[in-house]
Amino acid sequence: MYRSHTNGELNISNVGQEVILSGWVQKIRDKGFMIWLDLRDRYGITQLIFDADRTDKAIIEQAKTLGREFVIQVKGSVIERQSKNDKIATGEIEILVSELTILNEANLPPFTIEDETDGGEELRMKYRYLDIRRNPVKDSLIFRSKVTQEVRNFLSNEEFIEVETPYLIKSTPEGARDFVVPSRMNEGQFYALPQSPQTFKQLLMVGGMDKYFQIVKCFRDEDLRADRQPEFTQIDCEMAFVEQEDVLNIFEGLTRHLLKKVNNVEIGDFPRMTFDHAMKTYGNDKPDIRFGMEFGELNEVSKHREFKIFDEAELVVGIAVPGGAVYTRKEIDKLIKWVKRPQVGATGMIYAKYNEDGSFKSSVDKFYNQEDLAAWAEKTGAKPGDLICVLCGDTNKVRAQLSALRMELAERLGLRKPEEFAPLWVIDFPLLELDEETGHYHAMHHPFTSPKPGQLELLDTDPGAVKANAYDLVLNGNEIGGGSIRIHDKATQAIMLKHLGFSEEEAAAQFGFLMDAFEFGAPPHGGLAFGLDRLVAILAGKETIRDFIAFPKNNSGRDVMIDAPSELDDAQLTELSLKLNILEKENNEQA
RNA sequence: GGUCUGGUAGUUCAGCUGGUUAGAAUACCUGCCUGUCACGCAGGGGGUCGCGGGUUCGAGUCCCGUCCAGACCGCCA
Repeated sequence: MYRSHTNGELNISNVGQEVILSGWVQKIRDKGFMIWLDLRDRYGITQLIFDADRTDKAIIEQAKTLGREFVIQVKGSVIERQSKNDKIATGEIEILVSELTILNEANLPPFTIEDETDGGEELRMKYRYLDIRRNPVKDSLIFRSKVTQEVRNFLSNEEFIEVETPYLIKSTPEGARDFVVPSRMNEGQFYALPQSPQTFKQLLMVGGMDKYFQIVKCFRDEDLRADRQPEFTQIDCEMAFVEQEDVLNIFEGLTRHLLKKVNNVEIGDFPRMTFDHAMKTYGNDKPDIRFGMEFGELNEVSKHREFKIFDEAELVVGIAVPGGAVYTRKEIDKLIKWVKRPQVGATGMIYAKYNEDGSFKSSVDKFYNQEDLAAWAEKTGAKPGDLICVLCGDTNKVRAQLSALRMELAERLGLRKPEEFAPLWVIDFPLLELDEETGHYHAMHHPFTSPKPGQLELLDTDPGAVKANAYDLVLNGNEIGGGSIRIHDKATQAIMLKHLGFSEEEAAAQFGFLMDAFEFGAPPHGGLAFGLDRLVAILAGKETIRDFIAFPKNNSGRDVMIDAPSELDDAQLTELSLKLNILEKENNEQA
């Protein structure tokens, strides 16, 4: 037997008991006359004591050879401490050691295994197994486990069936880049790893599964971010015989269940906001509504005052920064510099201070009198003491820019409180999105999303105006889930694919299996998928998802611990009928 | 593909306008310490300043290139 108890459970009531404990050496405090040793495992820390008066001399000598992160087993008796520690659960007792076994020695760890580690990101990833011993990472993984447990509880209770779908599937040209896997048995052919189980879950609906879910890995070969990994986990769901309203209700219920069970937060009905309203009011399709600072469009009250920049702009729009009237010239200049960074891309920023005494002072006083500026305040909801920041330009661009400014200012003002939760549904997304580079429309959600009833005809005349039965669940400014009511008849699917630029042959080759299935009695269906990694991080009040993934990839998509990806040897390549042409590619680029 | 920031002791970092032998904290090692728990005290070891080139009497410091890491933009149906 390696242990009779864990290192987190013994307390004053166990005094007098003989126990066996195992764990890692966290810290040794050698006081000469006495040695204390913190023994750690997943459950906590228990203090061991080696005392010159009470402990065998040989065991003390043995204890002096121990180092950090050695794995040891001890036998001893639980005694009450003379000086207690109220910071830990086991702080009233300690173990007087009578037997010590070194189960495994350990090299000195390259960073400290403590809550506040001295290790940098790269080092922690290289020795991720040591990083996982630290409370913040360990607790994050436990937290994630609790969330998935509650997801299964809720969905099972709603009679969803968990079905696994394949990872080796077919590459499709739409959407994100696929990760591909060469097939040895089918020379020259490749599988793709799924970007999502989308078509399979629809086929499960045709198969009559009625309510399906899966906690499933998805893969996208795109550049990473702090909140984006090439392999990530979705809670993927689909239901048959449902309308949008049914889907929203079920998954609003799931989200509410998680907030209750995991965060002990009760949330009422989630607000619903159309895509158009979100863009107009927040410049963004995933608004953070924990705070106000809503957009005020100023075209009506800013044009035709001889101020050329505004007159020429498609949209003039501003926000009120609470308490911003006291900003110094220097601080405002810094803000202007911030919006002019290439990542934001504004050409400049106009501002107006709404002073406590009710007067206005703006950077464009030459063109706008106090009355004009009062109208700005009215449109942006500014109160005395606020600063009105105004951007102008092309509607889509300026909305994105002001949205970035709004989020940045809210962050600085501490308005994005991690312990507050403000979920909402964004609905009525456009079906298609114009790709400005190619001039072609592509599916905003995916090609299987159904247009709103009666809008199919609009596809020919004004494709950008067609709205979809598509919805996103947004939490604290993050898209945590998205879905749609799907197309379930072949004719509509064919029209969709045609408008996305597929020829009939291409459509048949890529999605023939799905359209065939639609001809064998496909029920109306729809669903949604949550991004689990991000959801878990947000519920835990954190920004970065990496701590909630046991073995994440770095910025360049590498696993620095196992050193992947890596090259294949020639034998493997030959077996796969592959030949690398990296050199040719380099030469082509030079030419 | 692009923008920005960084790379100096095991680790986290400082090192100014170029100028003696590159520092601090922490970790580590040795000794001391009769209740520690961020223990304390004394001492000690520890460096290819990412790599390559250039400027200079002299480069951690300036310039060019390159690699690596991080954040963001593009991208992510």
